[in-house]
Amino acid sequence: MTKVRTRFAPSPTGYLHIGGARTALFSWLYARKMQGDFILRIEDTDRERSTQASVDAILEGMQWLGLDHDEGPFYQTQRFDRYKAVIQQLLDQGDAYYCYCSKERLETLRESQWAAKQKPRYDGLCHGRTDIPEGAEPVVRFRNQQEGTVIFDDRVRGTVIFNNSELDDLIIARSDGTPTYNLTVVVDDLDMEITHVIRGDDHINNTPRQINILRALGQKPPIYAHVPMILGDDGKRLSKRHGAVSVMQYRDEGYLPDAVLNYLVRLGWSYADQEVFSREQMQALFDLKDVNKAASTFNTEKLQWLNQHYIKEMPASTIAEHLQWQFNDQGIDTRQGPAVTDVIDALKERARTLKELAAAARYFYQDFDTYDEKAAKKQFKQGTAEVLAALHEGLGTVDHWDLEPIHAAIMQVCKALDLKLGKVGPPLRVAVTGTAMSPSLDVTLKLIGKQRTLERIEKAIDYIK
RNA sequence: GUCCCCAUCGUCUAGCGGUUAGGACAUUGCCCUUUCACGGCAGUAACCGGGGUUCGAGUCCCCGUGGGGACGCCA
Repeated sequence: MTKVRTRFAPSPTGYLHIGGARTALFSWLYARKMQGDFILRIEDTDRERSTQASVDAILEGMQWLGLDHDEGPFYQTQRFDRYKAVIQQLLDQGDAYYCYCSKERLETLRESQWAAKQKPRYDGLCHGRTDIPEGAEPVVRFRNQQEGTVIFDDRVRGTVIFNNSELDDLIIARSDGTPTYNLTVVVDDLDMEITHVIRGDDHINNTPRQINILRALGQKPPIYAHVPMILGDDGKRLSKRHGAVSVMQYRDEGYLPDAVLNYLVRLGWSYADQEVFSREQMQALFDLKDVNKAASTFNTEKLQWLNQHYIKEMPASTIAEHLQWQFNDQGIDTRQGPAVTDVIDALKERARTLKELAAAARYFYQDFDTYDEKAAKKQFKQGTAEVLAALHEGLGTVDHWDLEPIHAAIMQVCKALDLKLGKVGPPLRVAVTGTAMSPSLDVTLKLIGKQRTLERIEKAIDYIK
Protein backbone atom coordinates (compact mmCIF):
# COMPACT_ATOMS: atom_id res chain seq x y z
CA MET A 1 0.00 0.00 0.00
CA THR A 2 1.37 3.37 -0.98
CA LYS A 3 1.97 6.03 1.57
CA VAL A 4 -0.80 8.57 1.98
CA ARG A 5 0.15 12.07 0.89
CA THR A 6 -2.18 15.03 1.33
CA ARG A 7 -1.67 18.69 0.73
CA PHE A 8 -2.98 22.11 1.58
CA ALA A 9 -2.72 24.49 -1.34
CA PRO A 10 -3.82 28.01 -0.55
CA SER A 11 -3.43 30.94 -2.88
CA PRO A 12 -1.62 33.82 -1.19
CA THR A 13 -4.20 36.48 -1.84
CA GLY A 14 -5.06 37.11 1.80
CA TYR A 15 -4.65 35.76 5.28
CA LEU A 16 -5.45 32.21 6.39
CA HIS A 17 -9.12 32.30 7.20
CA ILE A 18 -11.16 29.98 9.31
CA GLY A 19 -12.58 28.00 6.39
CA GLY A 20 -9.15 27.42 4.89
CA ALA A 21 -7.84 26.44 8.29
CA ARG A 22 -10.51 23.77 8.64
CA THR A 23 -9.68 22.34 5.22
CA ALA A 24 -6.01 22.36 6.17
CA LEU A 25 -6.86 20.66 9.46
CA PHE A 26 -8.73 17.83 7.75
CA SER A 27 -5.88 17.29 5.29
CA TRP A 28 -3.33 17.37 8.08
CA LEU A 29 -5.35 15.03 10.29
CA TYR A 30 -5.79 12.49 7.55
CA ALA A 31 -2.09 12.48 6.75
CA ARG A 32 -1.19 12.15 10.41
CA LYS A 33 -3.75 9.43 11.03
CA MET A 34 -2.47 7.40 8.10
CA GLN A 35 1.13 8.16 9.01
CA GLY A 36 1.52 9.80 5.67
CA ASP A 37 2.92 13.12 4.54
CA PHE A 38 1.34 16.53 4.62
CA ILE A 39 2.54 18.92 1.97
CA LEU A 40 2.17 22.67 1.84
CA ARG A 41 1.96 24.29 -1.57
CA ILE A 42 1.51 27.95 -2.35
CA GLU A 43 -0.59 28.49 -5.46
CA ASP A 44 0.73 31.82 -6.55
CA THR A 45 0.32 31.70 -10.31
CA ASP A 46 -1.88 34.77 -10.19
CA ARG A 47 0.93 37.31 -10.10
CA GLU A 48 -1.53 40.16 -9.91
CA ARG A 49 -2.98 39.20 -6.57
CA SER A 50 -0.39 37.08 -4.83
CA THR A 51 1.68 38.81 -2.19
CA GLN A 52 4.55 37.86 0.06
CA ALA A 53 2.62 39.33 2.98
CA SER A 54 -0.12 36.80 2.37
CA VAL A 55 2.38 33.95 2.20
CA ASP A 56 3.78 35.05 5.54
CA ALA A 57 0.31 35.36 7.05
CA ILE A 58 -0.63 31.86 5.93
CA LEU A 59 2.60 30.40 7.27
CA GLU A 60 2.09 32.22 10.56
CA GLY A 61 -1.46 30.92 10.84
CA MET A 62 -0.44 27.34 10.16
CA GLN A 63 2.33 27.57 12.70
CA TRP A 64 0.09 29.08 15.36
CA LEU A 65 -2.40 26.26 14.91
CA GLY A 66 0.42 23.75 14.99
CA LEU A 67 -0.39 22.26 11.58
CA ASP A 68 3.11 21.23 10.62
CA HIS A 69 3.99 20.12 7.11
CA ASP A 70 6.45 17.47 6.03
CA GLU A 71 7.32 19.00 2.67
CA GLY A 72 7.24 22.45 1.22
CA PRO A 73 6.20 25.11 1.05
CA PHE A 74 6.42 24.68 -2.70
CA TYR A 75 5.76 27.69 -4.88
CA GLN A 76 4.10 27.28 -8.24
CA THR A 77 5.87 30.33 -9.60
CA GLN A 78 9.08 28.33 -9.34
CA ARG A 79 7.73 25.51 -11.46
CA PHE A 80 6.78 27.42 -14.61
CA ASP A 81 9.18 25.45 -16.80
CA ARG A 82 7.49 22.24 -15.83
CA TYR A 83 4.00 23.58 -16.58
CA LYS A 84 5.20 24.94 -19.87
CA ALA A 85 6.46 21.53 -20.88
CA VAL A 86 3.15 19.90 -20.01
CA ILE A 87 1.21 22.53 -21.94
CA GLN A 88 3.45 21.91 -24.93
CA GLN A 89 2.85 18.20 -24.62
CA LEU A 90 -0.90 18.72 -24.65
CA LEU A 91 -0.52 21.01 -27.65
CA ASP A 92 1.56 18.43 -29.48
CA GLN A 93 -0.91 15.69 -28.69
CA GLY A 94 -3.77 17.74 -30.01
CA ASP A 95 -5.42 17.91 -26.59
CA ALA A 96 -4.90 21.64 -26.43
CA TYR A 97 -5.03 24.47 -28.93
CA TYR A 98 -4.35 28.16 -29.25
CA CYS A 99 -7.31 30.46 -28.89
CA TYR A 100 -7.23 33.94 -30.37
CA CYS A 101 -10.62 35.10 -29.17
CA SER A 102 -10.64 38.53 -27.61
CA LYS A 103 -11.94 39.11 -24.13
CA GLU A 104 -14.63 41.25 -25.71
CA ARG A 105 -15.84 38.43 -27.89
CA LEU A 106 -15.92 36.07 -24.93
CA GLU A 107 -17.85 38.59 -22.92
CA THR A 108 -20.42 39.02 -25.66
CA LEU A 109 -20.68 35.27 -26.04
CA ARG A 110 -21.36 34.81 -22.33
CA GLU A 111 -24.01 37.49 -22.33
CA SER A 112 -25.88 36.04 -25.25
CA GLN A 113 -25.75 32.56 -23.75
CA TRP A 114 -27.03 33.86 -20.47
CA ALA A 115 -29.82 35.66 -22.29
CA ALA A 116 -30.69 32.43 -24.10
CA LYS A 117 -30.88 30.71 -20.68
CA GLN A 118 -27.91 28.52 -21.42
CA LYS A 119 -24.88 27.77 -19.33
CA PRO A 120 -22.11 30.15 -20.43
CA ARG A 121 -19.35 28.20 -22.11
CA TYR A 122 -16.70 28.67 -24.75
CA ASP A 123 -18.02 27.75 -28.18
CA GLY A 124 -14.83 26.22 -29.50
CA LEU A 125 -14.41 28.74 -32.31
CA CYS A 126 -10.63 28.51 -32.36
CA HIS A 127 -10.47 24.75 -32.25
CA GLY A 128 -9.02 23.59 -35.52
CA ARG A 129 -8.46 27.15 -36.63
CA THR A 130 -5.71 27.46 -39.23
CA ASP A 131 -5.47 31.18 -39.86
CA ILE A 132 -3.40 33.04 -37.33
CA PRO A 133 -4.51 36.58 -36.68
CA GLU A 134 -1.86 39.24 -36.94
CA GLY A 135 -0.13 40.13 -33.70
CA ALA A 136 -2.48 38.14 -31.54
CA GLU A 137 -1.30 36.81 -28.18
CA PRO A 138 -3.21 33.60 -27.84
CA VAL A 139 -4.23 31.69 -24.75
CA VAL A 140 -4.06 27.91 -24.69
CA ARG A 141 -7.22 25.95 -24.18
CA PHE A 142 -7.57 22.33 -23.16
CA ARG A 143 -9.81 20.42 -25.53
CA ASN A 144 -12.49 18.80 -23.44
CA GLN A 145 -14.20 15.87 -25.03
CA GLN A 146 -17.93 16.32 -25.38
CA GLU A 147 -19.08 12.73 -25.23
CA GLY A 148 -19.43 10.45 -22.28
CA THR A 149 -19.20 11.10 -18.58
CA VAL A 150 -16.66 11.62 -15.86
CA ILE A 151 -17.28 9.57 -12.75
CA PHE A 152 -15.35 9.74 -9.54
CA ASP A 153 -15.84 8.25 -6.14
CA ASP A 154 -15.62 11.10 -3.69
CA ARG A 155 -14.69 10.04 -0.18
CA VAL A 156 -17.29 12.27 1.39
CA ARG A 157 -19.84 12.70 -1.41
CA GLY A 158 -19.92 9.20 -2.77
CA THR A 159 -20.19 8.68 -6.52
CA VAL A 160 -20.26 11.92 -8.47
CA ILE A 161 -21.12 11.94 -12.18
CA PHE A 162 -20.66 14.74 -14.70
CA ASN A 163 -21.62 14.81 -18.35
CA ASN A 164 -18.73 15.89 -20.52
CA SER A 165 -21.24 17.92 -22.51
CA GLU A 166 -21.41 20.26 -19.54
CA LEU A 167 -17.74 21.05 -19.79
CA ASP A 168 -16.13 23.53 -22.16
CA ASP A 169 -12.60 24.10 -23.35
CA LEU A 170 -10.91 25.77 -20.43
CA ILE A 171 -7.90 28.06 -20.57
CA ILE A 172 -4.76 26.42 -19.27
CA ALA A 173 -2.31 29.16 -20.21
CA ARG A 174 -2.86 32.90 -20.22
CA SER A 175 -1.82 35.07 -23.14
CA ASP A 176 1.36 35.92 -21.26
CA GLY A 177 2.18 32.23 -21.19
CA THR A 178 1.61 31.65 -17.48
CA PRO A 179 -0.39 28.57 -16.52
CA THR A 180 -3.74 28.65 -14.78
CA TYR A 181 -5.11 26.81 -11.79
CA ASN A 182 -6.72 23.76 -13.37
CA LEU A 183 -3.47 22.91 -15.13
CA THR A 184 -1.07 23.59 -12.28
CA VAL A 185 -3.11 21.74 -9.70
CA VAL A 186 -3.14 18.64 -11.87
CA VAL A 187 0.58 18.77 -12.63
CA ASP A 188 1.55 19.46 -9.04
CA ASP A 189 -0.65 16.82 -7.47
CA LEU A 190 0.86 14.42 -9.96
CA ASP A 191 4.48 15.44 -9.44
CA MET A 192 4.10 15.61 -5.68
CA GLU A 193 2.45 12.22 -5.69
CA ILE A 194 -0.59 13.39 -3.82
CA THR A 195 -2.81 10.41 -3.06
CA HIS A 196 -5.76 12.23 -1.46
CA VAL A 197 -6.97 15.60 -2.62
CA ILE A 198 -8.90 17.04 0.31
CA ARG A 199 -10.36 20.44 -0.48
CA GLY A 200 -13.43 22.63 -0.20
CA ASP A 201 -16.48 21.55 -2.15
CA ASP A 202 -16.38 24.74 -4.17
CA HIS A 203 -13.89 22.75 -6.24
CA ILE A 204 -16.27 19.95 -7.05
CA ASN A 205 -17.13 21.47 -10.42
CA ASN A 206 -13.47 21.68 -11.34
CA THR A 207 -12.83 18.05 -10.62
CA PRO A 208 -14.11 16.54 -13.90
CA ARG A 209 -12.01 19.01 -15.88
CA GLN A 210 -8.94 18.06 -13.91
CA ILE A 211 -9.66 14.39 -14.38
CA ASN A 212 -9.89 14.93 -18.14
CA ILE A 213 -6.53 16.67 -18.20
CA LEU A 214 -5.12 13.82 -16.16
CA ARG A 215 -6.50 11.34 -18.68
CA ALA A 216 -4.95 13.27 -21.55
CA LEU A 217 -1.64 12.96 -19.75
CA GLY A 218 -2.21 9.25 -19.39
CA GLN A 219 -2.41 9.40 -15.61
CA LYS A 220 -4.80 8.14 -13.00
CA PRO A 221 -6.64 10.60 -10.79
CA PRO A 222 -5.99 10.76 -7.04
CA ILE A 223 -8.70 10.09 -4.48
CA TYR A 224 -10.89 13.13 -3.97
CA ALA A 225 -12.62 14.26 -0.81
CA HIS A 226 -14.65 17.44 -1.02
CA VAL A 227 -15.41 18.84 2.39
CA PRO A 228 -18.34 21.19 2.94
CA MET A 229 -18.00 24.91 3.36
CA ILE A 230 -18.32 26.90 6.53
CA LEU A 231 -21.06 29.49 6.43
CA GLY A 232 -21.17 32.82 8.20
CA ASP A 233 -23.98 33.91 10.47
CA ASP A 234 -25.86 35.17 7.46
CA GLY A 235 -25.82 31.71 5.89
CA LYS A 236 -23.43 32.78 3.16
CA ARG A 237 -20.22 31.00 2.48
CA LEU A 238 -17.29 32.18 4.51
CA SER A 239 -14.52 33.35 2.24
CA LYS A 240 -11.84 35.95 1.94
CA ARG A 241 -14.23 38.22 0.18
CA HIS A 242 -17.03 37.55 2.59
CA GLY A 243 -16.77 37.96 6.34
CA ALA A 244 -14.13 35.33 6.92
CA VAL A 245 -11.97 36.00 9.89
CA SER A 246 -8.25 35.44 9.98
CA VAL A 247 -7.16 32.68 12.32
CA MET A 248 -4.69 35.13 13.81
CA GLN A 249 -7.59 37.29 14.83
CA TYR A 250 -8.64 34.45 17.11
CA ARG A 251 -5.30 34.61 18.82
CA ASP A 252 -5.78 38.35 19.23
CA GLU A 253 -9.21 37.76 20.73
CA GLY A 254 -7.72 35.38 23.27
CA TYR A 255 -8.43 31.93 21.94
CA LEU A 256 -6.09 29.00 22.45
CA PRO A 257 -4.99 27.19 19.28
CA ASP A 258 -6.13 23.89 20.80
CA ALA A 259 -9.61 25.31 21.34
CA VAL A 260 -9.81 26.62 17.80
CA LEU A 261 -8.66 23.28 16.42
CA ASN A 262 -11.11 21.39 18.60
CA TYR A 263 -13.94 23.65 17.52
CA LEU A 264 -13.01 23.37 13.87
CA VAL A 265 -12.69 19.61 13.87
CA ARG A 266 -16.25 19.25 15.16
CA LEU A 267 -17.56 21.44 12.38
CA GLY A 268 -18.48 18.89 9.77
CA TRP A 269 -17.01 15.93 11.57
CA SER A 270 -18.10 13.99 14.62
CA TYR A 271 -17.24 10.97 16.66
CA ALA A 272 -20.42 9.80 18.36
CA ASP A 273 -21.18 12.14 21.27
CA GLN A 274 -17.64 13.24 21.98
CA GLU A 275 -17.02 16.97 22.02
CA VAL A 276 -13.53 17.37 23.39
CA PHE A 277 -10.57 16.05 21.45
CA SER A 278 -6.88 16.43 22.10
CA ARG A 279 -4.64 16.66 19.07
CA GLU A 280 -3.66 13.06 19.56
CA GLN A 281 -7.27 11.92 19.74
CA MET A 282 -8.17 13.85 16.62
CA GLN A 283 -5.36 12.22 14.75
CA ALA A 284 -6.35 8.77 15.93
CA LEU A 285 -10.10 9.11 15.45
CA PHE A 286 -10.50 11.31 12.39
CA ASP A 287 -11.74 9.68 9.23
CA LEU A 288 -12.92 11.09 5.94
CA LYS A 289 -15.91 8.78 5.93
CA ASP A 290 -17.26 10.53 9.01
CA VAL A 291 -17.15 13.96 7.41
CA ASN A 292 -20.55 15.53 6.85
CA LYS A 293 -21.86 16.57 3.46
CA ALA A 294 -23.76 19.62 4.59
CA ALA A 295 -22.26 23.06 5.11
CA SER A 296 -22.18 24.27 8.70
CA THR A 297 -22.48 27.61 10.42
CA PHE A 298 -19.79 29.04 12.62
CA ASN A 299 -20.91 29.53 16.22
CA THR A 300 -18.69 31.67 18.41
CA GLU A 301 -20.44 30.74 21.65
CA LYS A 302 -19.47 27.13 21.38
CA LEU A 303 -15.91 28.13 20.58
CA GLN A 304 -15.93 30.21 23.76
CA TRP A 305 -17.14 27.27 25.79
CA LEU A 306 -14.35 25.09 24.42
CA ASN A 307 -11.83 27.85 24.97
CA GLN A 308 -12.78 28.12 28.62
CA HIS A 309 -12.63 24.37 28.89
CA TYR A 310 -9.02 24.43 27.72
CA ILE A 311 -8.19 27.40 29.92
CA LYS A 312 -9.41 25.36 32.90
CA GLU A 313 -7.84 22.07 31.89
CA MET A 314 -4.44 23.03 30.56
CA PRO A 315 -1.52 23.57 32.95
CA ALA A 316 -1.36 27.15 34.19
CA SER A 317 2.21 27.36 32.99
CA THR A 318 1.09 26.64 29.44
CA ILE A 319 -1.72 29.16 29.68
CA ALA A 320 0.77 31.68 30.99
CA GLU A 321 2.80 31.47 27.80
CA HIS A 322 -0.20 32.27 25.64
CA LEU A 323 -1.41 34.90 28.09
CA GLN A 324 1.74 36.92 27.81
CA TRP A 325 0.64 38.18 24.39
CA GLN A 326 -2.51 39.59 25.98
CA PHE A 327 -0.62 41.22 28.84
CA ASN A 328 1.65 42.91 26.34
CA ASP A 329 -1.31 43.96 24.26
CA GLN A 330 -3.11 45.39 27.26
CA GLY A 331 -0.03 47.04 28.69
CA ILE A 332 0.04 45.03 31.89
CA ASP A 333 3.45 44.45 33.41
CA THR A 334 3.43 41.26 35.45
CA ARG A 335 7.01 41.37 36.65
CA GLN A 336 5.95 42.90 39.96
CA GLY A 337 3.18 41.13 41.82
CA PRO A 338 1.85 37.61 42.21
CA ALA A 339 2.99 34.69 40.07
CA VAL A 340 1.05 34.63 36.81
CA THR A 341 0.27 30.95 37.27
CA ASP A 342 -1.39 31.67 40.62
CA VAL A 343 -3.46 34.43 39.06
CA ILE A 344 -4.49 32.06 36.28
CA ASP A 345 -5.63 29.46 38.79
CA ALA A 346 -7.67 32.10 40.56
CA LEU A 347 -9.31 33.48 37.44
CA LYS A 348 -9.58 30.63 34.98
CA GLU A 349 -13.14 29.75 35.93
CA ARG A 350 -14.29 33.26 35.18
CA ALA A 351 -12.80 33.85 31.75
CA ARG A 352 -13.88 32.50 28.43
CA THR A 353 -10.93 34.02 26.63
CA LEU A 354 -7.36 34.96 27.47
CA LYS A 355 -8.27 38.53 26.67
CA GLU A 356 -10.88 38.49 29.42
CA LEU A 357 -8.47 36.72 31.71
CA ALA A 358 -5.76 39.33 31.23
CA ALA A 359 -8.24 42.14 31.72
CA ALA A 360 -9.54 40.55 34.92
CA ALA A 361 -5.97 40.21 36.20
CA ARG A 362 -5.17 43.89 35.91
CA TYR A 363 -5.76 44.84 39.57
CA PHE A 364 -3.29 42.23 40.71
CA TYR A 365 -0.54 44.19 38.99
CA GLN A 366 -1.70 47.76 38.75
CA ASP A 367 -3.09 50.21 41.27
CA PHE A 368 -6.12 52.18 40.22
CA ASP A 369 -7.60 55.60 40.87
CA THR A 370 -11.19 55.00 39.91
CA TYR A 371 -13.78 52.44 40.92
CA ASP A 372 -16.36 50.71 38.84
CA GLU A 373 -19.19 53.24 38.97
CA LYS A 374 -22.06 50.90 39.74
CA ALA A 375 -20.06 48.90 42.24
CA ALA A 376 -18.89 51.96 44.15
CA LYS A 377 -22.36 53.41 44.23
CA LYS A 378 -23.81 50.23 45.60
CA GLN A 379 -21.12 49.33 48.13
CA PHE A 380 -19.68 52.62 49.29
CA LYS A 381 -22.29 54.18 51.59
CA GLN A 382 -22.38 55.97 54.88
CA GLY A 383 -20.90 53.67 57.49
CA THR A 384 -18.76 51.81 54.97
CA ALA A 385 -15.70 53.79 55.99
CA GLU A 386 -16.01 52.42 59.51
CA VAL A 387 -16.32 48.88 58.23
CA LEU A 388 -13.24 49.33 56.07
CA ALA A 389 -11.37 50.87 58.96
CA ALA A 390 -12.14 47.82 61.06
CA LEU A 391 -10.97 45.57 58.24
CA HIS A 392 -7.81 47.59 57.90
CA GLU A 393 -7.08 47.10 61.54
CA GLY A 394 -8.01 43.44 61.59
CA LEU A 395 -6.07 42.55 58.45
CA GLY A 396 -3.15 44.64 59.65
CA THR A 397 -2.61 42.21 62.47
CA VAL A 398 -2.37 39.19 60.18
CA ASP A 399 1.24 38.12 60.24
CA HIS A 400 1.11 35.02 58.13
CA TRP A 401 -0.56 36.38 54.97
CA ASP A 402 -2.36 33.26 53.76
CA LEU A 403 -5.86 32.00 53.02
CA GLU A 404 -6.80 30.80 56.50
CA PRO A 405 -5.56 33.78 58.56
CA ILE A 406 -7.04 36.24 56.05
CA HIS A 407 -10.38 34.53 56.16
CA ALA A 408 -10.28 34.38 59.98
CA ALA A 409 -9.46 38.07 60.22
CA ILE A 410 -12.39 39.03 58.00
CA MET A 411 -14.77 36.83 60.00
CA GLN A 412 -13.44 38.36 63.18
CA VAL A 413 -14.34 41.84 61.92
CA CYS A 414 -17.85 40.63 61.05
CA LYS A 415 -18.26 39.31 64.54
CA ALA A 416 -16.93 42.44 66.20
CA LEU A 417 -19.24 44.69 64.16
CA ASP A 418 -22.10 42.23 64.40
CA LEU A 419 -22.46 42.24 60.64
CA LYS A 420 -22.97 39.41 58.20
CA LEU A 421 -20.24 38.67 55.70
CA GLY A 422 -22.61 39.88 53.02
CA LYS A 423 -22.27 43.40 54.45
CA VAL A 424 -18.53 43.30 54.92
CA GLY A 425 -17.22 41.36 51.93
CA PRO A 426 -18.66 43.33 48.99
CA PRO A 427 -17.29 46.75 50.02
CA LEU A 428 -13.93 45.19 50.75
CA ARG A 429 -13.93 43.66 47.30
CA VAL A 430 -14.64 46.98 45.64
CA ALA A 431 -11.98 48.65 47.76
CA VAL A 432 -9.18 46.26 46.82
CA THR A 433 -10.14 45.40 43.24
CA GLY A 434 -12.11 48.44 42.10
CA THR A 435 -14.75 46.11 40.71
CA ALA A 436 -17.71 44.09 41.91
CA MET A 437 -16.34 40.76 40.87
CA SER A 438 -13.28 38.81 41.76
CA PRO A 439 -12.30 35.39 43.06
CA SER A 440 -13.15 34.71 46.70
CA LEU A 441 -11.78 37.37 49.03
CA ASP A 442 -9.15 35.31 50.77
CA VAL A 443 -7.65 34.28 47.44
CA THR A 444 -7.91 37.79 46.07
CA LEU A 445 -6.31 39.44 49.10
CA LYS A 446 -3.59 36.86 49.30
CA LEU A 447 -2.57 37.47 45.71
CA ILE A 448 -2.77 41.24 45.98
CA GLY A 449 -0.51 41.09 49.02
CA LYS A 450 -0.78 42.55 52.47
CA GLN A 451 0.93 45.84 51.75
CA ARG A 452 -1.19 46.64 48.70
CA THR A 453 -4.38 45.47 50.39
CA LEU A 454 -3.91 47.82 53.32
CA GLU A 455 -3.00 50.71 51.05
CA ARG A 456 -6.06 50.19 48.91
CA ILE A 457 -8.34 50.03 51.94
CA GLU A 458 -6.92 53.34 53.14
CA LYS A 459 -7.43 54.83 49.71
CA ALA A 460 -11.04 53.67 49.66
CA ILE A 461 -11.69 55.18 53.07
CA ASP A 462 -10.35 58.50 51.77
CA TYR A 463 -12.46 58.15 48.67
CA ILE A 464 -15.64 57.62 50.68
CA LYS A 465 -14.91 60.59 52.93
C1' G B 1 -30.59 31.45 -16.17
C1' U B 2 -27.78 26.51 -16.71
C1' C B 3 -25.25 22.73 -14.10
C1' C B 4 -23.58 20.59 -9.42
C1' C B 5 -24.13 19.84 -4.17
C1' C B 6 -26.86 19.85 0.40
C1' A B 7 -31.34 19.45 4.04
C1' U B 8 -32.64 16.24 12.26
C1' C B 9 -33.67 21.24 18.12
C1' G B 10 -31.63 28.62 17.40
C1' U B 11 -26.26 26.35 16.41
C1' C B 12 -22.81 21.86 15.93
C1' U B 13 -24.34 16.97 15.54
C1' A B 14 -25.88 11.18 16.83
C1' G B 15 -29.12 8.15 14.04
C1' C B 16 -27.19 3.93 9.18
C1' G B 17 -36.04 0.40 8.26
C1' G B 18 -38.88 -0.80 14.18
C1' U B 19 -35.70 4.77 19.24
C1' U B 20 -40.09 7.82 24.74
C1' A B 21 -35.47 10.82 18.06
C1' G B 22 -29.69 10.90 21.93
C1' G B 23 -25.49 14.41 23.14
C1' A B 24 -23.07 19.32 23.16
C1' C B 25 -23.34 24.89 22.90
C1' A B 26 -26.93 28.55 23.74
C1' U B 27 -31.45 29.40 26.53
C1' U B 28 -35.06 28.87 31.05
C1' G B 29 -35.79 27.32 36.25
C1' C B 30 -33.79 25.35 40.84
C1' C B 31 -29.51 24.12 44.09
C1' C B 32 -24.53 25.63 45.73
C1' U B 33 -22.59 30.68 46.98
C1' U B 34 -19.57 37.02 50.38
C1' U B 35 -19.52 39.05 44.31
C1' C B 36 -18.65 37.12 39.50
C1' A B 37 -17.99 32.51 37.91
C1' C B 38 -17.44 27.19 38.19
C1' G B 39 -20.19 22.95 39.37
C1' G B 40 -24.84 19.96 40.07
C1' C B 41 -30.04 18.97 38.85
C1' A B 42 -34.31 19.78 35.89
C1' G B 43 -36.83 21.92 31.57
C1' U B 44 -38.15 24.24 26.62
C1' A B 45 -36.61 22.95 21.71
C1' A B 46 -35.85 19.28 15.62
C1' C B 47 -36.74 14.97 11.46
C1' C B 48 -38.60 21.31 5.13
C1' G B 49 -43.27 19.73 2.14
C1' G B 50 -45.72 16.11 -1.05
C1' G B 51 -45.84 11.54 -3.29
C1' G B 52 -44.16 6.58 -3.48
C1' U B 53 -41.43 1.53 -1.72
C1' U B 54 -42.43 -1.36 2.78
C1' C B 55 -46.10 -4.87 7.66
C1' G B 56 -43.26 -0.48 9.27
C1' A B 57 -39.65 5.43 7.08
C1' G B 58 -35.87 10.73 10.21
C1' U B 59 -33.52 6.55 7.71
C1' C B 60 -34.60 4.01 0.65
C1' C B 61 -36.65 6.34 -4.31
C1' C B 62 -39.02 10.53 -7.05
C1' C B 63 -40.86 15.54 -7.29
C1' G B 64 -41.22 20.25 -5.11
C1' U B 65 -39.28 23.99 -1.78
C1' G B 66 -35.26 26.20 0.60
C1' G B 67 -29.95 27.01 1.10
C1' G B 68 -25.01 26.78 -0.86
C1' G B 69 -21.53 26.34 -4.90
C1' A B 70 -19.75 26.59 -10.04
C1' C B 71 -20.34 28.90 -14.69
C1' G B 72 -12.94 34.00 -15.03
C1' C B 73 -6.71 34.99 -19.22
C1' C B 74 -9.06 33.75 -9.72
C1' A B 75 -7.78 29.76 -7.00
